[in-house]
Amino acid sequence: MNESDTPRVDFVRQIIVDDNESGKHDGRVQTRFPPEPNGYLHIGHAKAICLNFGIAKEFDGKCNLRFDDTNPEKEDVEYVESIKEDVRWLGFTWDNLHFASDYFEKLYEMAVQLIERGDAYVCSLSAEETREYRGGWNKEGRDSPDRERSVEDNLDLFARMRKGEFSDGEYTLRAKIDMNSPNMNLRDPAMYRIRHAHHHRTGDQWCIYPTYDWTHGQSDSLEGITHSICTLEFENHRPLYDWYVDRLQIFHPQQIEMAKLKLTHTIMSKRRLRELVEGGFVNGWDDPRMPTLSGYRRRGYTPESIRNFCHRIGVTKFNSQTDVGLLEQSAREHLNAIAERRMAVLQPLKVVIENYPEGESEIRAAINNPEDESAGTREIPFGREIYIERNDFMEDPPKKFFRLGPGREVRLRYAFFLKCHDFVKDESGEIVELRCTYDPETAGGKAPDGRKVKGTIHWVSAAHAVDAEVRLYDRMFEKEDASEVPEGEDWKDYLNSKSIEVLSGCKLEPSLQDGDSNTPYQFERLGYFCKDNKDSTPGSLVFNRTAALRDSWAKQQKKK
RNA sequence: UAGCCCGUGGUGUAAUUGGCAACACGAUGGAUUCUGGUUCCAUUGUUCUAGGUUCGAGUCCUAGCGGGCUAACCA
Repeated sequence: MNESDTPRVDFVRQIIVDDNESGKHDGRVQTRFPPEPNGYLHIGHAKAICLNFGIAKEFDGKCNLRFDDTNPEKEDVEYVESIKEDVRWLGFTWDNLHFASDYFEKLYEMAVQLIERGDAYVCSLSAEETREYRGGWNKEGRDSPDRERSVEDNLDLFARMRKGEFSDGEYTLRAKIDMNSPNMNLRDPAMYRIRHAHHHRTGDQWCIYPTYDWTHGQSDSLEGITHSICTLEFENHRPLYDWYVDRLQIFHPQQIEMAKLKLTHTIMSKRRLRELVEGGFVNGWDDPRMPTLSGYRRRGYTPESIRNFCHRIGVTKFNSQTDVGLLEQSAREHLNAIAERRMAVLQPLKVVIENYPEGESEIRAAINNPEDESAGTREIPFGREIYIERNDFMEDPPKKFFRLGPGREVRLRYAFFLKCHDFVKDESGEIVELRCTYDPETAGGKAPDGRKVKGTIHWVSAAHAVDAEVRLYDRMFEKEDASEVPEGEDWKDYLNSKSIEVLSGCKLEPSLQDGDSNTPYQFERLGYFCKDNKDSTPGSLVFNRTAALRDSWAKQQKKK
């Protein structure tokens, strides 16, 4: 299963197919992914990335990476670098790398053109006054007192704005469109604002900065973008972008709007994600609980699984909310196919095998991946003392419990049948040790006498185990729709307090000592794990749980 | 309140453009299994409502209802 298993013709691709048939751009297809470098990329961006780069690939076209860096006060090179890294990690290569800031000079010239045509003017209204003059949905707008300023004066003022003769906010350049348009974007929108701010790329070269609305369409046009895909909230902006390129008489890209991704138990707002980072609610942008690409990467998601997820959710104009479970399922599906199996005991309970000779050990062979024969086998040490999972033993087990209990027999994976005879409790009544015997005749996993066991459990040899810290993650928010919070409440109050659980003293089979953070493992019967790419060292291993295995036993228990 | 956009199983999406409503995921039941995983089989449906056009409507028209976006010198 992958992105190509079912060819998808969503409404965006349908438009392109139609355009190619009508010869609109002579079959040329040019897209772009245009992030603002003011935060890290999240899974919602992945949807846009897969769409834009995917379309370019499918239609033998090109896709640019363009940074829409028009707001120096919020942007930073740190974000530029992380965005590039994330796009590459997802598996895409851009044809051209652009920055809207590279077009500042060109944009300035275009603004002058509009002034000369009488389509733009310098306005002295303050931000507040501008809002006041704009009116509202049922309120007509009023013309700025500067609306009829002469072309000469506008030109002069605009030049002086650039020279730095004025202070922040003193003047703006505005498009002269229609102060009574029902579309607010057309009520003489701002094109330039004065900001004596340092830009991460142009430095102090400029003190006037073009607004996004003035920049975006022309940037697309300059790059020859044939299909400019964006999200639904820009629908109302399209008439403005069209107006600009038509007045300028330059190449006219077609904007297509689609719904952005919304996931259950997750937020996608960059502002809020930043708040979590800056407020210390999470451990950075790449915290494995974050819906950022760097977070998913650290957590162990593969690029393939994210691409496959993006393929599955499709593209429409309908505001929907996708179950985060679908993303987890995509991760499991890919990991199941590629991850080598290992045994790891997260909550160890010591087992002494009384009839196994003291001081001795042996090697058991285990299959690395039943889904992939070429992954081969490995050797695992076995001995008199082993660890098993605490919850694989019950002092007083119910009938449907297939694991260990007093007098019960189970199979140790890739080893022997094991029977429990007794257990030891400490003063507090907690079980600290099991006394068991094994049947050496069951080495192949089957008993010569034909007796059967209900369950197979995983284990790690106590003498050979390596210790590790294991971090379990759960959904970031308890609330299904985390972006919708009742009036007067803080969205952060809905954070899941159990979104991370840190287990220490976990016992792993020795082979887990090696390998890097890019190697995914399935810990048998538990889930998919990987080494933490920041905190794990050879002397102090740290593993992250990418996703738990489906657990029909746990599900059954929950129902009761 | 105005403009624009959108309503199809529990969820996400299809429906060759007016011709038997389908796919994936989940859920439920069963089979297989040295992972209570994987795999396999089965079950799960008033296309928001009401009219209209038509031999025939998820698709076209009208009205209603519901949802989203928009009144930053953010993007």
